[in-house]
Amino acid sequence: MAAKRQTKKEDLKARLIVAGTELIREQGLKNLRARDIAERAGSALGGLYTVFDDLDGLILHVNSGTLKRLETALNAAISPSTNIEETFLSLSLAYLRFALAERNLWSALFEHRMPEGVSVPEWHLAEHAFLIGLIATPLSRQMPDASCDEVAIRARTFFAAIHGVLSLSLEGRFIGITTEALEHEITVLAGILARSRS
Amino acid sequence: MAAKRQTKKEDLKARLIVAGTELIREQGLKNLRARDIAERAGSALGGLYTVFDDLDGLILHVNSGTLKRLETALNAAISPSTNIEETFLSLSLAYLRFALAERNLWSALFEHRMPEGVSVPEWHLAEHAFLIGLIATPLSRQMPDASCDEVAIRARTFFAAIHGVLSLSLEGRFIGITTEALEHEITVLAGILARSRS
DNA sequence: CACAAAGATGAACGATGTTCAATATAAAAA
DNA sequence: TTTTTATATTGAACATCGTTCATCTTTGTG
Repeated sequence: MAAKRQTKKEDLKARLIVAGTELIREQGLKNLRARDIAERAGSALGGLYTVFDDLDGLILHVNSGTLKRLETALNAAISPSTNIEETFLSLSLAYLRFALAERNLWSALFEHRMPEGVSVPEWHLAEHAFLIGLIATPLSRQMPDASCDEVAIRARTFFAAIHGVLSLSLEGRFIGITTEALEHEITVLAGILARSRS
Repeated sequence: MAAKRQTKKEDLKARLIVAGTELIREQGLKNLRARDIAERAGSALGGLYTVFDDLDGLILHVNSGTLKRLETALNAAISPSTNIEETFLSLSLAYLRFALAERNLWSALFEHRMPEGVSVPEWHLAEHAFLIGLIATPLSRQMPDASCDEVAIRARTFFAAIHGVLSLSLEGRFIGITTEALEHEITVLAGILARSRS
């Protein structure tokens, strides 16, 4: 039973991530406390630091899980053979629904900042790629003369546009609008982008 | 000389805001410390709390100043009689230049969150209105059948779209792109939005 | 069972935002 | 001017946070 220690450590890691996820979901990233996480995970305070370098490390893993669930949600929203406008609309509305349903976890994806000088690790940056891919696939049919990189950059731009609308709304800055109005604006913007010829 | 106390308090307030602005500019909102602000403003730590309720109050005033400078920069970028596409493009690029030149202060505008349950005060929400107005004016000519509210909401959507592209880039999340590519994407998106018919 | 190695623990540390009794200063009164 | 009162300024003290590490427990081995 030489693997027991390894197993226990992985159990602890999993429990810590679950606890962190629940706490962010319930109270938001800003109210996340190391002591609360440890308590909910049933470990001592120090246990957290035997698994992760610091709180940021745990938050990255929580965000990683959130991204995976977002990927599942978005993949379920599209059917491969429909046209671009339909696809953009479905993706945008699925993104809206996910953000509304998991507000705090979704916010944590973008609110979290690494400490001064430290940059987001490569493995976590790569996890965002599917978002670009989801948009790039239908978009490439609309940009037949563009290179792969150009399509990827444009896909990123389109995602950022939709994301910006959602983000600014849910942040509660500016004048708030109703969910119906937000859904309408997202629909309109998705249409504009899908029909656009740069 | 019954006004001397009032004057001194206003002096202190101004010095604190200047100190906060400089510190955010140099080190970012995340590294802002009450002790550093007080020291740079030449007051005791407690002095900060005789002027503002808490650090959030000071940050709101710093953001207020940043918004005023942004307003000046954007107003200088547009000439009233040019067409919509030209106006959107000028505004977008001026916004890009402002964000690049004042990265940390610009980030603070959107990174800052009020504590649990407290919402941004009305006077500060109202300060964002000019951004909507700047876009709504040319946009209303393109949406002749729409109500004022509808135009304002659409203006907000268009601003959010451009802002999202900038935001996602400067956050360093996703794959980073060069400043030239960013400028190009902003240009393309501004054109798409200006020519859009919903 | 005894012993070594690794893991878990939580008191302690330094840093932070905020408060408030004590002090210093300005305004008013004598 | 001198005294008295009201206000403003101060910074030590407090509560809370992330993080560390000496200590204790548990696990694996001969």
